[in-house]
Amino acid sequence: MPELPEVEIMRRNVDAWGAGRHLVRFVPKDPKWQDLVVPPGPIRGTFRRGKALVWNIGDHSLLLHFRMTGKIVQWHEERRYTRACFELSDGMTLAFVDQRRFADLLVMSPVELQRYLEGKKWGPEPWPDPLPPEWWVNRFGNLKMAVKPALMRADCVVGIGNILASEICHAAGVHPERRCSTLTSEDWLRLSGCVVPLIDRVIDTESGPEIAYVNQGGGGSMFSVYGRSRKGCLRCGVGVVQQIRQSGRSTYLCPNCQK
DNA sequence: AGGACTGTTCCGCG
DNA sequence: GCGCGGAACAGTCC
Repeated sequence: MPELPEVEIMRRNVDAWGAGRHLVRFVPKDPKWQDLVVPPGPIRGTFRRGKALVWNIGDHSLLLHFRMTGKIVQWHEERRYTRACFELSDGMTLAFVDQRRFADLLVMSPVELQRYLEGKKWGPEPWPDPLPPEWWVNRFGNLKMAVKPALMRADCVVGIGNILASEICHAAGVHPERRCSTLTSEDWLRLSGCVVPLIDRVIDTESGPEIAYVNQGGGGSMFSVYGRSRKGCLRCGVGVVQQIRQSGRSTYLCPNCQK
């Protein structure tokens, strides 16, 4: 489910919930993680790399990747799809919830984690500091593939998933099927300029103790094109939002303002 | 019943 | 070797 903004929200939540506490006990709830050992220890903090959340506890680094349906929430009562629980001091318990059981939870030493992340060959972070227009031109300008699926390539830039990729093309007025190499420097200028404000807005709107799925109505209304098939374009007020398919994923666009 | 789904990796093809 | 598409992972929901 989560893209960069949602992972960042969960990072802030985990940071706040864990502050001043220590992990008392890790409790697997799913056979997938039955044998996973997370040693107890003082909670040291978090950072995010792309869509991955790193949680440092004691001498270990936990890497959480939520894939399609994972999320971490405060435990209040038993709920479906809980795959593991983190029991913290002072009666705080966090639940790792994941409907489709795609998510990853890895325990490593900080050195192993560093090696793991380097091995990923991921591109730079597009947020909070904007990547300059020239960077986008250099990284994408020679690719023959369509711009929307290109934006989702973690080896180019991290954190952008299927929703943000449609939203970015829309905000920049760029047709998602345009080949990267056909975009002008003005296109890249608009594109680079809309990324940080867009991510800021998603974080502001969605911040809270639990991130919500678009199709559950939570946060869904905040997007300008994603999921708005056959509705009027909120950008130009003229076009009707169209849904197409690109490399197996849904893309939404306004044929009037995205050329 | 069939298809879709906010991710990532791997495989095979040209 | 690269660029690209499709499959696979898994489980539900519409």
